[in-house]
Amino acid sequence: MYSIDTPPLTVSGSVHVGHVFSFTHTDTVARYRRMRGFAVFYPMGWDDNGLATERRVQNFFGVRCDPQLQYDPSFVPPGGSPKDRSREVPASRRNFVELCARLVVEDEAKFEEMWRRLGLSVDWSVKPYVTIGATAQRASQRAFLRQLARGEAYKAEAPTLWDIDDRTAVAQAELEDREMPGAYHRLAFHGAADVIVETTRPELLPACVALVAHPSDERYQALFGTEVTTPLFGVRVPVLAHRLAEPDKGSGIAMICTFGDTTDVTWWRELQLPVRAIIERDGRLKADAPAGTSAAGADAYAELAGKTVKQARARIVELLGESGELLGEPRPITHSVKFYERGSRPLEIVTTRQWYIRNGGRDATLRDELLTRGKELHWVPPYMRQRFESWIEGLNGDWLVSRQRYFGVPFPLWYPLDANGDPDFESPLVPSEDLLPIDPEADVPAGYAEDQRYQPGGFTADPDVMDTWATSSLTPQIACGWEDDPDLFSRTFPMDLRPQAHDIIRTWLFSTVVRSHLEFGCLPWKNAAISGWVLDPDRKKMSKSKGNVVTPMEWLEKYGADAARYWSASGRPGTDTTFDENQLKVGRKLATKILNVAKFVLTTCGAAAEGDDGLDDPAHLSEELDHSLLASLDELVVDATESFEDYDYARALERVERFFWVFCDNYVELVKGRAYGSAGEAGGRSAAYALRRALSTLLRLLAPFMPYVTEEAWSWWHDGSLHVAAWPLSDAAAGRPARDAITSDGLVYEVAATVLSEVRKAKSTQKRSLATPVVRAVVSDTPERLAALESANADVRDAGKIRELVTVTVADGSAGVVVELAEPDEPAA
RNA sequence: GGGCGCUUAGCUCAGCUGGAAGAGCACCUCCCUUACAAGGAGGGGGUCGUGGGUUCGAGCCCCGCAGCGCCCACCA
Repeated sequence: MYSIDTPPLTVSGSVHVGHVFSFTHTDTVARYRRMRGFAVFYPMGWDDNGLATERRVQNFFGVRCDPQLQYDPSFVPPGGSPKDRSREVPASRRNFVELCARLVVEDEAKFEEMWRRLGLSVDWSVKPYVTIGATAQRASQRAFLRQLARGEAYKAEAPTLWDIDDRTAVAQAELEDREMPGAYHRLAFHGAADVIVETTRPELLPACVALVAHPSDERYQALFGTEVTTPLFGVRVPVLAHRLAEPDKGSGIAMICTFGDTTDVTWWRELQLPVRAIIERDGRLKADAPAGTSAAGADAYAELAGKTVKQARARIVELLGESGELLGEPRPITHSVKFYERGSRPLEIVTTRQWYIRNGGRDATLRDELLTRGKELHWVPPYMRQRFESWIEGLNGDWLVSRQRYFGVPFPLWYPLDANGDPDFESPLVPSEDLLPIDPEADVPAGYAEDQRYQPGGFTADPDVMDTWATSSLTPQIACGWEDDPDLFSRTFPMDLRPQAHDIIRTWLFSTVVRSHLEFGCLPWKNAAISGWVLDPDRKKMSKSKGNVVTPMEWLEKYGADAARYWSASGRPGTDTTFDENQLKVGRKLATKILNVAKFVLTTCGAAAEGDDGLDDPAHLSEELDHSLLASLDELVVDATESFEDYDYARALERVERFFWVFCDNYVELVKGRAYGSAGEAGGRSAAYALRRALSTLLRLLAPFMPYVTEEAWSWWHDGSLHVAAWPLSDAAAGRPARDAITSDGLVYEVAATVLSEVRKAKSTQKRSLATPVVRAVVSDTPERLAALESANADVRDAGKIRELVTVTVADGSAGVVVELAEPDEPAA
């Protein structure tokens, strides 16, 4: 069994050329393993839950989810995306989820069509799993409940990175820094003397709870332990010392707000400061001024209440200007700001109650265990492990898995409501595993009745859904039938291969390792093959937003799937590859060549159309050139096999392709005449068998890359599929007898091809047809090479149309071929 | 700030444990030769980013530097 943890693609409308690229890499490995005799477990999945789908549904149907609404069975979405998002039609949660489910079915059908066309050797009779499906939900909920029971999952109220557009918490792994324009504003705080603070976020001034400077900063030594008053709002805040304050940044003293950034959170926690939050979950400032604001300050705050961050910033700058507490003009800078990776406005930090899963972010022991797992994993290419390690080493908290969204796996929990109707978050009501999956909004906890929902003394559902990675991190469990199919699970888990791109090492790869480590105490797979990205010719990552995406289907239609696969497989593991239409043309050329040479071998030298009988029997080979070709082919088999064992499909392809072209150009030309019978029956048989054996081997070596043309050619002389035929064995592995000295390597083949090449060169240089006869060719070379040439003398003369072949022994290094062509008017005969 | 990768022909890239610079594309020339004109045969073109070092010998090994890309951290 060889099992592959296929990436479940995010269903978001169209397949990207990058997907074709990386999925082809995996498919070449799958096909190789299958030919090696493995039962290849190669499931397909779709990642359809989560925010990506919700957004697509919003845009596609022109709706937005309003969980307050009642379900409307006759709801009809308007369709299309209104320019103004506020014109989106509200839909109940259930209606919204139904639309999501409807759209993903359509999208998944398109994806499957694409993968079939590309020739992915997935067993489509096994229904692809979907991350919103019952199996995935059951696995997600089971894994979560077990972690809850073991204390690895916990709920906490804490400052959280928050996306104000999607109105959900986001995890560290989903953050992205973006360079944004900003400005330093110099504010005057009032004490014995004014204290000048520089800030890029003046609108957070009403949320200021302290000033902080470095303990060793002499400028502020005297102020430590004293209080100052904030401008405009008249709030008294302490001046404190902390090592994280940097003397050379701004004026060296910072205002701590609840919360402007993650450093504020650290200061707030370590210095035990009060909360004075002003940002609501929709990104607007609260209606009321925070505690401690002076009467005059309350009037100023009223000017800001309800405004967005951007609006509030503009207004407070005006107010500070009027009060004289803004010193000088704001000084423009560029700085990096944290965004949700799919977001369009900067993240805020708000205090919310969320579920977390331990991932080593707050636990050195677990962190070390995960680093050890990373060392146990075989990485392809090896240096990708660095990304895994630097991610773990940079974790600053546990994994926030709850999302305030709708189209996802719900947390399978309820909370009892006390007499006042307030939930008791400390004593969640937990279902038994055999009831999973459950929807706490629809299902009722044991011991309660539906009419107790939301009632004092009754219960309420956990309103959140899991982050999509909380499900994706369980793809081995979901695909291998964890707890659902113990037999399959025991044979497929841990899996053999995780193929994926390098941009999701910190999310998918890491989180999958976390879940497997915590649940099973082992790695989820033995190997991780990391593919690169596809870059456009400007060396930028291809992406929709840049408008440079080529639809893969167009290329498949224009050049064929084999050509697209050829280009894909030329990208080495982990390496970003530039999209190059030329490579598709080259791939198509190779495909055509395969068909043509197969036609020649199988039909033109007709004798050989009865299958593989005797192909491994050297008794059929009477010519040393033919032995030599097969010796050379044997080296290729060894090389290609080793490359595949090392997951270096690109190297395997390169070697096989190179051999194939030389084979067509030289070997086929050399033996063509003999194959037609010019040297009698024995010589013809020898050529025919060597050609068939070489073709059989080459088709099998090329099968993982170009499944269509190789299968077509194979079908001309076999009944079964090439793709379940055996991968070629090397002579050593097959126990074939060693060849004698002169034919133990490719020397005869190499020397004969070299002489033929020199003859062609002479004809080409003299602008003569290749059919031109050679009156005399004089080959100067070492005795060893001349002996090799002599053994192929007839074939070389035949292929080069050489009347007289003369050899001259010379010292190593002064070899050469002198070619004397027939006169142009001399008849070819 | 820490780390990783890359830098070889005009372009895209191979060069495995060090042994006289390669492929394809593009360009130019020639060729309908009985597998292939949606083809074939040839040709020109590179001081292997840079400065040192090790070695009989370095594209490859060691040290430094530069450029490009990426990962992580920082975010007053």
